[in-house]
Amino acid sequence: MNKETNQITESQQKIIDAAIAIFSEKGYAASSTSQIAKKAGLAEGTIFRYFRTKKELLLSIVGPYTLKVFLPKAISDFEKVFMDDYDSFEDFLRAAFSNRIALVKKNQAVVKIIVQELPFHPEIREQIIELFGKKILPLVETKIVHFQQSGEIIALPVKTVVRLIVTPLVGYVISTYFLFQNTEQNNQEEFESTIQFIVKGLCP
Amino acid sequence: MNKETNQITESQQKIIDAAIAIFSEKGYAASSTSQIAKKAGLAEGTIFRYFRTKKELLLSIVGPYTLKVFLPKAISDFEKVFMDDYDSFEDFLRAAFSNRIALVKKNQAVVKIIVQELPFHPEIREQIIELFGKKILPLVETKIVHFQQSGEIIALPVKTVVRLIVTPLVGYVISTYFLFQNTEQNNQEEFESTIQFIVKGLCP
DNA sequence: CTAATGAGTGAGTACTCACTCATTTTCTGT
DNA sequence: ACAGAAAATGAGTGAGTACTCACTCATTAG
Repeated sequence: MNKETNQITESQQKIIDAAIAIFSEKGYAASSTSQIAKKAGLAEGTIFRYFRTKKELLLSIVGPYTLKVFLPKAISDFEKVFMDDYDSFEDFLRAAFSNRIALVKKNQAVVKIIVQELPFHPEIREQIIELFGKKILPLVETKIVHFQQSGEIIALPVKTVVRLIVTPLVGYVISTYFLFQNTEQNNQEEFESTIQFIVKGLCP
Repeated sequence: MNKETNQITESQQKIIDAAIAIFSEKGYAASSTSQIAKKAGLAEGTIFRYFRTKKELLLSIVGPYTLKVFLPKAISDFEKVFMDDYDSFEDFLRAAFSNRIALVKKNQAVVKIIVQELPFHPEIREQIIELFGKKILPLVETKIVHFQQSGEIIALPVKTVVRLIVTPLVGYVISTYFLFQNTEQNNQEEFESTIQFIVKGLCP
């Protein structure tokens, strides 16, 4: 049918979708390949035609798949935000995170898998560290130093500043999208409060 | 030997210690009872003399054991902190969290298990929600309202304020005790920065 | 119309799992 | 020293695991 079969097939996609659903619900170790096959509407053997092991299936979800397809799209948006010169730290913060949060929301299940399996799989940890350390942090670092020099934010170590920025936002995402489901308007207010909190907290 | 055998026996303690080590390292689902028995230096059957199922063993670690022995000791300290009238929000915050963090540090493995298994076991989730909702939140709530009325912190919804206080501190704990091992002095500085950040962030 | 292909199958394999229970070892009171 | 109780044992069990492979059969190519 389609000649460009070096890309993903329909069955592969079915397997990945089923695996995402089951891994995120039960966790990798408690999920069985028979359950995944059943959910995908395929035979168990078909899984192993495309993924040599169960672990390879996991890594194809949180590895290449996520970090080279889902995230680069995010990073390119991200870089745009970093190119623009925002007049205030507050505007920059809002711009940088509002669409990033939408992205997490859209990929809740995959994000949940990554967070859940992070402690048990060094490969995943390395990939995340690689990504953040080499792609995200340098970008963020220059921006933070810039705002520190302009006197808008406090002169703490960059890592500390990053932590203080990221943790309240992660807390916001967890509480709004994973713990409770609030109204969209309420979420917007919470997001605003969080941004204000960070800006004030980082005042010199 | 000891007559008060309605309490915990030596073998039970060995099993629990071994289970804590293995659950926290590999996760509950990926841990086997044979590994736990081996680590405890006991036969596999002995586990099932004291714990009817593997799950009961898990719940005895994160359930009754933690929430009725380890935490109440923490709560009684906590209540003392809440009785005293601190002159400033900042002093209160420092007093309330500095020893709480020491507690987490001392029970790293158990805390890790709780966090890891939270998404998969409704029983654990309920117990945590019960504990926070009925024991911790009410205490914190009155304190926060007090500081809001004295005009020291911003008049946001109490839940929001709690989230903004807790998330940077959780981030501090994760980054210092679970991700990187820094020097003790460095940790102290990071803790101070975090406290300052919260206090400034919650200014009206 | 026939031959070749390869995605898809599902019973089968070796193995691990949580859990049981008949047996042995250790402890205790007299 | 000894009987009876309690604790500990570890081989055994059936269910379930990840993974394999000989085979089917619709689709395509010659």
